[in-house]
Amino acid sequence: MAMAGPISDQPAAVVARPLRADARRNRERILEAGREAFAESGRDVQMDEIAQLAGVGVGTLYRHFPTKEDLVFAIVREAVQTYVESTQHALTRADPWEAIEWLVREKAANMARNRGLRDAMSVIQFGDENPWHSSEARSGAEAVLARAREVGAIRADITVDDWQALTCGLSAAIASGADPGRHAEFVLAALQAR
Amino acid sequence: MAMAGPISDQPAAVVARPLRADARRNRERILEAGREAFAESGRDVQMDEIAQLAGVGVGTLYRHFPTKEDLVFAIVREAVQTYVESTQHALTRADPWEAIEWLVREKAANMARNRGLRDAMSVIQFGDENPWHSSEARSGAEAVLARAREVGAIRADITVDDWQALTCGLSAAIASGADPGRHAEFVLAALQAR
Amino acid sequence: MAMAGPISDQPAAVVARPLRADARRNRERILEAGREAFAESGRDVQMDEIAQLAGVGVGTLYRHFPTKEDLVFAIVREAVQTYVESTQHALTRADPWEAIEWLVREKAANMARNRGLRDAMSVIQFGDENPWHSSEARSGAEAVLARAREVGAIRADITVDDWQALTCGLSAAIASGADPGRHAEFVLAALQAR
Amino acid sequence: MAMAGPISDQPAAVVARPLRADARRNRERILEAGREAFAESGRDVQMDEIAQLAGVGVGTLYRHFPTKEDLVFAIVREAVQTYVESTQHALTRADPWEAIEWLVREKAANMARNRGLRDAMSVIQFGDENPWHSSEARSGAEAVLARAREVGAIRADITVDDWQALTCGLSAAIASGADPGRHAEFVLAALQAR
DNA sequence: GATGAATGAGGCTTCATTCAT
DNA sequence: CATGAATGAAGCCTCATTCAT
Repeated sequence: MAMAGPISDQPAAVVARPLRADARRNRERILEAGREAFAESGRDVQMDEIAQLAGVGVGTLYRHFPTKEDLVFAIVREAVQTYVESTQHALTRADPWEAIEWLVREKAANMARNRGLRDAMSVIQFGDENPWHSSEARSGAEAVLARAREVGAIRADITVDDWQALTCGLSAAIASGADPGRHAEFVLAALQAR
Repeated sequence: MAMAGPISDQPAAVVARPLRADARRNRERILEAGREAFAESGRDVQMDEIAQLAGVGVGTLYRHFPTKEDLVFAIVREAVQTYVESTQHALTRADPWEAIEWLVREKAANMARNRGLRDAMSVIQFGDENPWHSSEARSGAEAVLARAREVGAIRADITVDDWQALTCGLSAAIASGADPGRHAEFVLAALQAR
Repeated sequence: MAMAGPISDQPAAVVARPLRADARRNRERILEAGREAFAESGRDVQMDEIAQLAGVGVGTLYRHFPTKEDLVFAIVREAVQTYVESTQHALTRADPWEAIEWLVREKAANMARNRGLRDAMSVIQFGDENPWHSSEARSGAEAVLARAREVGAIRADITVDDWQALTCGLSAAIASGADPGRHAEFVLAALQAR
Repeated sequence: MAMAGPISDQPAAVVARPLRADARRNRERILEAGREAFAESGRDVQMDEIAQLAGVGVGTLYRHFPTKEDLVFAIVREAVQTYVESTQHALTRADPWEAIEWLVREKAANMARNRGLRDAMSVIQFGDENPWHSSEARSGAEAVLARAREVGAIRADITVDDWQALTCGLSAAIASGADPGRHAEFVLAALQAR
């Protein structure tokens, strides 16, 4: 999930001074390790295990993420971020339906790359902060859907909530072993106008 | 999830003498409490909490289910059982497509009644025993699909694995708040021949 | 450890009405089961296990022995009783040294028959009630020792405490697998005047 | 039971990096506390109690000894180690009988210092690993016995098993309150050629 | 800053004992 | 009276988090 963009995954409000090079690298390694750890060992990974996988001590892990929740949030936020960017990228497509196709497939591919994300998420309690429901994520999706709706490419009644639900199902299916490409087709079939 | 059918959830092989009336009732109350508890409090419910909800001591809980896993297994098995029965019931429908419609909606309704089931499942480690993948469950589904395939009601290439994946997505979506009926429609749309 | 004598193992003070025939038999079976259970399963036997071995419900077990300690006490008391009787029997021997020989061997044989007794004893906390140190047991031993001391058959300085210690060691060695007869010889060698 | 010798109680094969100074000290304190705790409170000591006695949290205790059994094993192993070393030391004595005398008294003294060891041992299940029966312990004893046998200092028929049995009895007697020195004499009397 | 040892609240489970059937 | 289901205090152990080195 190496992110190309300049977008920081620190909440913008906290204008943290840029981390020292090695600290930054540690942060990356921990996030990477976290992703792997959840994929490997499921929801029961311990912080120690993640630290070991990252090749750092627990102390270091905690310096970067004061709480297990914080770590998972960061992992999720990165995934969401990728998704939001994908959404924006989708809007650059000329054909509204193709935009949707691309986005669904992209999302499926991402979940496949990110096996363990669902497990990770099952560890934390989202209050109202679930980043998948952030306005940014929703408005992006809404834009994509709106365009497609206008040209009659998708069923007229599809809402953002529908989209989220389908996307959630997509993730679950893939996480439990389904073929990403194939399940993406199912989602598209469900969206498509008849 | 009390089911009318005569099917016992005791493996037939173990001809355990029928439980004393009160013991049987306790067993039911514990299962019921387990379901509720997972729905209410999520994957972190404690055995003590479940026991309290059931109005019995922990000891009693453990007499009936020697392990937390055993309890969850029993809860899942009940749900699977219900599902298998639904599958069989679906086969009594004359119209193959209606059978599928009914089955998907039934499954959705069940998941809605069973909110928390996914959370509960996330507590246990299935080896190769995941009851949703039991041959019974699969063969039932296969029968329903086969009929529908023959008459061209569903896409010709739909496999049982596809069915399981869609079903898994359905559960996840509903568990995370989606509208059962609506998401059932999506699944049907994905299955239906164009 | 079937006891021949008329001696009741109920404390004399409690003039319990003689138990009904079946109750008496149950009591015996429980004691027997207790002995076996400790021999088989060691100090961790559970009351349920003993009850099962005795072929009665736990409730019945508790009717006879209100406490696990009570059961173990009864088991120990029986063994002590046998021992006290042996002591008295030893006094009927004409030769004081032969009396000692016989008594040590008898004790060894009894411990061999009673494997598990030490384990059982390790379950309870003797206050000042350790029946092996009862005045009855001690005075019997003292009598046997005194006679032998007088004729110079044993070392002049052997006390009852020495005797108890040797006897304790004998039990431990046998319980841990030593040959009863052989270890009896060692004890005799230690006692014998040079 | 801190022994001067250079012999580590870590299996030599595992070249664990030497523990940090404080960790090492904690390990010692825990072992010490374990010994005391078993002596004080008998077989029912709780891990929490031992931890408290050692002045550490339970977590620390469990970091050093992942299981109650592990702790007891370590305690026993130390005692065995001491005993093995004593055996070797005994071999340096010129007089074979004096070697035996010294060894028996040493063992008695050690058991006296180690009251509670038997209780501790009664907590664990030895498979075939009972360290008192380790080949190291046996061969050491055999060497000491052989020398004494040759010069006719001990009975010709004394085997290592006899030695172990006598030693076991010695421990039991002392643990149950017998005078160490005195009981040592009994053992010696049993061994000595007449 | 990094490390990993220490901490201890909290979870699962056992088992002596009680009590409804 | 016998039975065995129910009870719940108490024990062992885990793991997120802190803190001395």
